[in-house]
Amino acid sequence: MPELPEVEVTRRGIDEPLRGAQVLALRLGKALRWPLGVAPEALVGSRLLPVQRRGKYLWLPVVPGPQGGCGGGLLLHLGMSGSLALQPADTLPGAHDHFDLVTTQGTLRLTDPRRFGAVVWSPSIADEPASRLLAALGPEPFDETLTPATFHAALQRHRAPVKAVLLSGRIVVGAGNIYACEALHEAGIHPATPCERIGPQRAARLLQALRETLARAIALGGSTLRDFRDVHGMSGAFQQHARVYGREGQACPRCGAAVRRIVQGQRATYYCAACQRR
DNA sequence: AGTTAAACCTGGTTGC
DNA sequence: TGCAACCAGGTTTAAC
Repeated sequence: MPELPEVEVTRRGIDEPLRGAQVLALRLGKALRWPLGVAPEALVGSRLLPVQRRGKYLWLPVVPGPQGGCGGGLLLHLGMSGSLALQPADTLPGAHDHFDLVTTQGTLRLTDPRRFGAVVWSPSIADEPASRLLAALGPEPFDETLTPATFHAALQRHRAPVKAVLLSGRIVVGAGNIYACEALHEAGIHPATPCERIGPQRAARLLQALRETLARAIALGGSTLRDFRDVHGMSGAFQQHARVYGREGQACPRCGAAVRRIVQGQRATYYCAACQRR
């Protein structure tokens, strides 16, 4: 599921309600991608600080509270099928609920059928294991120090297909399969174009297209193909506005040609062969 | 070093 | 109806 917009929608949904809450308990269900890395009891009494996002990760920092607990944070990833919800009451976990953070202001619950998601304790975002997981991430798409010029320079260092490099997050984080396809369509760039062959003009266009696509998706509450829900259980609406993703055979909204589906790096790519140029 | 395939896991959909 | 094959918002790991 969750690409940057879905993760950001989630962050915005949990930040306010949980701010200043004290941890009452941690509950673990079936194993996620990695072990938690801390004894759940160690966090009891800790207070939550504002929730941050880095790429598709959420960082929930905590500090020791009056009744104890420790300082550090939880690094969360929603994987392919994860979503977070705030449980008002103490409801029982379902079959796909694998992590509960019980607090004085409600229970934060991770639901993740496929269990590609992760919840990992780290003493800080700059220490292991968080630092290792975040080490290879490129800049945030809305970071002002990411300019058309630096973006173009980064593209020049790769010859792999631009779609694959966008997905890798090494040049800019946040785009997954949906938004990589959509941004490339918006920019008029063929997904198989080698990065090194993208000139400064088109690089600038791609960066702008990516930013606009992600911003629009956030405003629409993200995309829900199947699993994604915001913290109130609501679906996203972006998928209804997608121009190429999941629309094989349909008319390209810009030029009317049929949208094509190919496979790149084991992932489906949707694009318009008429108005996206190599 | 950069690029690509395999692996992780579950469930819904498609096709025979 | 049943069952196998295929598909899905991601990322790490190992292998060219």
